[in-house]
Amino acid sequence: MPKHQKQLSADHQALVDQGVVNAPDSAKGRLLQAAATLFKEKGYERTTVRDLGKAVGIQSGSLFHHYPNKEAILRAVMEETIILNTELMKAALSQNNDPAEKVLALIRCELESILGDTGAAMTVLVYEWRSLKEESQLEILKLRDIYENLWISTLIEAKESGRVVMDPAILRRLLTGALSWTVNWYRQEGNLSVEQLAKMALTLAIKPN
Amino acid sequence: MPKHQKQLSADHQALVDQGVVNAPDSAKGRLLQAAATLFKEKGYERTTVRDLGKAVGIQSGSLFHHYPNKEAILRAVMEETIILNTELMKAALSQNNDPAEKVLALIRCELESILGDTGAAMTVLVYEWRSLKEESQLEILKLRDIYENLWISTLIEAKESGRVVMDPAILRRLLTGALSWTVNWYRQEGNLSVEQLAKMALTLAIKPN
Amino acid sequence: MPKHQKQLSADHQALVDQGVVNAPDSAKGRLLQAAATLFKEKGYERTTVRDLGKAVGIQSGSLFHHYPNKEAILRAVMEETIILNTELMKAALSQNNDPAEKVLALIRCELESILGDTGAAMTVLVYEWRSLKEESQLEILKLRDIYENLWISTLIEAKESGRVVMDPAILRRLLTGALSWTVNWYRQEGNLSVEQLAKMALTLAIKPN
Amino acid sequence: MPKHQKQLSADHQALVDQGVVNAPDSAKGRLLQAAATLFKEKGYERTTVRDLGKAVGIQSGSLFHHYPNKEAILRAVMEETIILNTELMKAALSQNNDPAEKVLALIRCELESILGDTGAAMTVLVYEWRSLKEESQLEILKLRDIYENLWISTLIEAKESGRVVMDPAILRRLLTGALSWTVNWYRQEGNLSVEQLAKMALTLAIKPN
DNA sequence: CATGAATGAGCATTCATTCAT
DNA sequence: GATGAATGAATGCTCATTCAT
Repeated sequence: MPKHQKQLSADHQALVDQGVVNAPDSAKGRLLQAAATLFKEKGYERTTVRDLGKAVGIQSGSLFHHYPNKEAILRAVMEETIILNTELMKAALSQNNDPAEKVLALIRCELESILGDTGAAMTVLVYEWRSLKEESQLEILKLRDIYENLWISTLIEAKESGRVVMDPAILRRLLTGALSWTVNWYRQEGNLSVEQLAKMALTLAIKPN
Repeated sequence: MPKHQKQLSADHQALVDQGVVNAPDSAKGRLLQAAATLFKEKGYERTTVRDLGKAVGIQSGSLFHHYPNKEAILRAVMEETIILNTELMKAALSQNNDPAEKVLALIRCELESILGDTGAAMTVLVYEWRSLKEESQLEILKLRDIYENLWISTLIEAKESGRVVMDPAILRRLLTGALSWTVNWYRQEGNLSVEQLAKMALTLAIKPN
Repeated sequence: MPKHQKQLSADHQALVDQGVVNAPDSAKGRLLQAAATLFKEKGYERTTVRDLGKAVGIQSGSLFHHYPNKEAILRAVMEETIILNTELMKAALSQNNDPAEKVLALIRCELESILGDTGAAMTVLVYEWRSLKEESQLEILKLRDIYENLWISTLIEAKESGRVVMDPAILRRLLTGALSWTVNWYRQEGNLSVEQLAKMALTLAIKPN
Repeated sequence: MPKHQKQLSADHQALVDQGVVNAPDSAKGRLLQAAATLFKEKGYERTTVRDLGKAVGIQSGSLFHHYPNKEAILRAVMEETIILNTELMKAALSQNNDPAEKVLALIRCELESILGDTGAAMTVLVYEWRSLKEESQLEILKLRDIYENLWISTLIEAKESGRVVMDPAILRRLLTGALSWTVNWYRQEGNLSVEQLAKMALTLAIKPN
């Protein structure tokens, strides 16, 4: 049943090739994608392992050959997304030099991850945090720190260049909220492109030159 | 068992007296407060009716004398909060005339509701939306529309006065995210007051004069 | 609230006056009537004490001032009906001398009790027997024996007179079933009167002269 | 644990082979048999799913792998019985030609089903009707109509042959009551055989030749 | 690897009964 | 007598997880 599969970005494809993340069309990849979608739509607690099984065409008992328990699936959804997006952000930063351009690149990356293919997983990352057991939270927090450090160091750089006024830590937090909330209202089909939205978000943070 | 009870604001007390919302020290009021706290901390699904009963000192079966089912408790938590905060915002708007001051008043109100006593309920409103059945969602949406209209009309006024540049609808959404996200990081005990935070948030929206 | 109250038969009224059964318009009488109706319609188990209270306009807790528990209400419904119908049958027998006429009188009495005002209670007597605790069953069985003895002795008399062929005990049982089942199909409004039905039932038992 | 299993009749076995009804020694068949017995003895409402589980040696939760809810078990009990007895009646009719013999065959069939192995289920069919939700009742009524049509058409035939006097519809109803009531008094161990009882019941309906 | 029946702890909800007012 | 909030045991049902096949 060869569905039309959207082409992966070159950066994403490279990460698949290196084994950093699962290929979206592999068995595990499809499970994680389905899980992200269901967890976003119904919530982790209300999604049963039978739902998950049905979504990928196997019996619920067979899921446990791939992951030891339901929570591990949630954790894998989150891990893969952070890792993928961290790498995509690194690649984007390396292609820009101007501090304001770098901030815009990060905003664009984050919006694309929230509003694009990994959007469901990004939402799960925010909304299902409490469903992780503490041990898993700590593990994910490590990955999140790496991700956030890219942001903070970029904003510090922008502040030093005079383009940012607010305290970088607080600015990042206000931006995090503003961007992650877009999942609740932004619709791709409207007449506001992600690029336009990114530029509008940039004006929250950066003084016009 | 007379606990130390924080004094209600005059506006809040008036609403209690009018029967618009339950008194926080009434049986129903204490249940809703406990429910908001538990729903925030553990999530609606993971909070059992036994948890709720224990939190207010009654058996789980007795809860059903006050609310017909668990979902009705969630719904009441949400309804009360929106109604209360809508009224508090109305009162705050009526005390300010300058468009920028009005926007600041709304930001302050929203931050106080998110970071203060009704913070748990506000968080529940965002995070447990999916746990409401559709019928309840529609009911709450009506209340939310009234609340959001206060925001939108105030931002339109500010734009007309030249202090706001961005489209009001988009600005409101970016602000909604930025403000609601504060619950995840702002700590009262730190050295950033809510008033300071409100002013910083204002700079996202409003051009310096 | 003086509802139009159907006139009691003279025999029934006499029993009320003697205190043998509750007056149908007394507090207890109305409760038993409502209970019979609800127990018939929904079954004893599915009828809650709240249903009973609502039907007579009091709170459920107040029922327990009249009867010590729910089962006692069921038992009272049954007792009253058997006692009443036993007395009505005695009166009817005393007004007939011919053996066949006597059998017809009993059939008529039983049909009237099943299809008339006490029909709900008669149905309950059959369908809710298992809901009585054993002690109550034994008590009711005593009353039932008196009732059945009227039947058996009348049928024996009819057999001795040659009008009945079958063993009286078996005949009574077959008739019991045939008559009690009428509650499931006979409708007063149709074009078959109870009297006609009684005569048809008689032909099951009695040879034409 | 090979219990002594009564041999199925050839007709019954054929229906099992065709998949029309569950084999009495299959998992589902044993559950339905146990359910029928418990529902008859204690009533549907008073029978808990834990009772059902215990009766077939599984946990109550496991019942829900076979039937989606308790009511579906009740419904299956009823459906299987009607279907089985309809087929057995068809077979019996096809082996008799004389109208009176055909009526006797139906009476015999019905008595055997009431007093034999499916007796519990037949009782449940009568006594627990109200416990079915309306949708299920309609479904069962369709099956019941087929069953009753066999009776009515046979009685019409008998009336046309002059052996029956009463209106067939009314006669069927009186007979239904008389026969179904036998469950409350007939005991196999007594000195009245089912065949003798069937012949006595026939005399209610049919004039001696 | 996959199945699917079974587990068993846990859940929301019901309801007869009690009792302070 | 009547109220109605509270009790607490019991109920039908769910579901992640196990495991023999």
